[in-house]
Amino acid sequence: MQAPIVTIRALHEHVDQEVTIQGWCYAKTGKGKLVFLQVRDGTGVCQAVVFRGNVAEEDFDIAKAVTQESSLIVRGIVKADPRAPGIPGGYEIDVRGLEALGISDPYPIQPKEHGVEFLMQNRHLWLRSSRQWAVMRVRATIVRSIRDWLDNHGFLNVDTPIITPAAAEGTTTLFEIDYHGEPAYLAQTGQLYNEANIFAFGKVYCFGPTFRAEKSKTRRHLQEFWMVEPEIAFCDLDQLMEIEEQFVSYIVQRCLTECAPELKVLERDTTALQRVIAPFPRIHYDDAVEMINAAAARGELVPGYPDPVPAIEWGDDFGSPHETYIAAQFDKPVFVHHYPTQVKAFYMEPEANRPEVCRSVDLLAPEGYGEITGGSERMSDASKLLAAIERHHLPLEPYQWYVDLRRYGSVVHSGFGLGVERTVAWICGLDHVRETIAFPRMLTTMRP
RNA sequence: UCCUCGGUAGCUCAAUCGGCAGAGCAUCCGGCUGUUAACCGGACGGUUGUUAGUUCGAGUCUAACCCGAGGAGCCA
Repeated sequence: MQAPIVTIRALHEHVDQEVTIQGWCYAKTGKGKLVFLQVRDGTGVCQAVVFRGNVAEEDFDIAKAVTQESSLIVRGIVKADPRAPGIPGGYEIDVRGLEALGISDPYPIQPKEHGVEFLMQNRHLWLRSSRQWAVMRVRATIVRSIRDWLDNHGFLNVDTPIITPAAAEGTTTLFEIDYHGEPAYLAQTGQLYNEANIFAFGKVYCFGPTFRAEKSKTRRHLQEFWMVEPEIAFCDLDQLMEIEEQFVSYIVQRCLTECAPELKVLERDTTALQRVIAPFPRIHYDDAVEMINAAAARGELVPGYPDPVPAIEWGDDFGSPHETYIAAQFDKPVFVHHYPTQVKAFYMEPEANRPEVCRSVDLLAPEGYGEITGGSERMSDASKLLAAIERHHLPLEPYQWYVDLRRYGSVVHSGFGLGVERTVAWICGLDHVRETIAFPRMLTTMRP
């Protein structure tokens, strides 16, 4: 085995050269003196053709003995052939030598349909399948794009604590832990700490896992998920929306250019993604309510569901059917801004001449993927913030430091959070977030 | 927490009115020089989620429970 070791992703650079591939047998089929091995190496999948006349007799015996998922070292000549299957495909290996490192036991996951329960129980093996491989590579690209855009636009990465002493937003259920005898909670947001950090660094972001012990069992929820939360000093609601649309457009466009083979494996309709370019449409909550109620009056169905759009009363938060309906009226992500103050968190800035709505904004992804960002202009006046804390019946002591931020050079500031898993599901065109993270933590399942 | 649906071979599924537990794939053996989830022949493979009940007889009917899926609420 002297030929240079190359990756399957780079095979096109080695046509007619002898190379070595290190990987695993993804699938096998044979026809007498021919054995076709689908070999995957983490960067892609290519076909290796073993012809009895081209290899030593013992190597041909190895090819016949190889089982699905056996680990292999394959040496051979790269051939360009447009019919060759694989990822990205188009090239195959005319094998000259073959070594099997570990013959796999019978492999439970076959290249065919399987049930969700079985696949989730075998998540540690399912990750090897091409669709899961593609999703995880797109996820990594999204994460890289997030960091690159923020790092290149003056944001400083300042991560926030995961162990926290109290709820940031009273409503959501938290995971409680024992902090040396004192109750503590796993963070569901880093936002309040972000607000401290902007006064030191101007523009910051935190990026890490967050935890929600909600009894939610839907295709959009995980108990542990990743969120990036940028926070910006001297930034109002309009400026926030401009940042969000630039940020999200960049992420989507970069996936299109860097993950073409992966999106092809996923059979994603990329024309829908190509339209995701700033600016995004913006609608006021008032107008969204009118759109929803007009649709409800017509008896219009929620796209993708057999049920009609339910009517909504001004002042109520949107349910999933409302979000899905609004998002479906646009072919780009759409901002819905100025939600009622009463349904949003205490720290959001009320509109100056209309305090029943606040300077908040959610970004709804098209194609039924729902809310992918939520953000707002934060309350910047100390006395107004104290009143809001009181109105929400929150204890003052844990928030004293948060109020302090408004006492020492307060500025208009805004921020948002973007859920990584929902973004991955949207860009990959998946129908469930459980496939967007290697080992999802769900309401009733945390193994493996 | 609530509503709906489901659980049969390693996997995907079938089994008529309550009447002998079946097929394809995987695995193993044999055959084939272009397969794309190959094909052909053979072999192996079962406490029908659990417990109790009805019945001459239960995969099938009843009850409770367990597990899974989808949805609602809540949320990113």
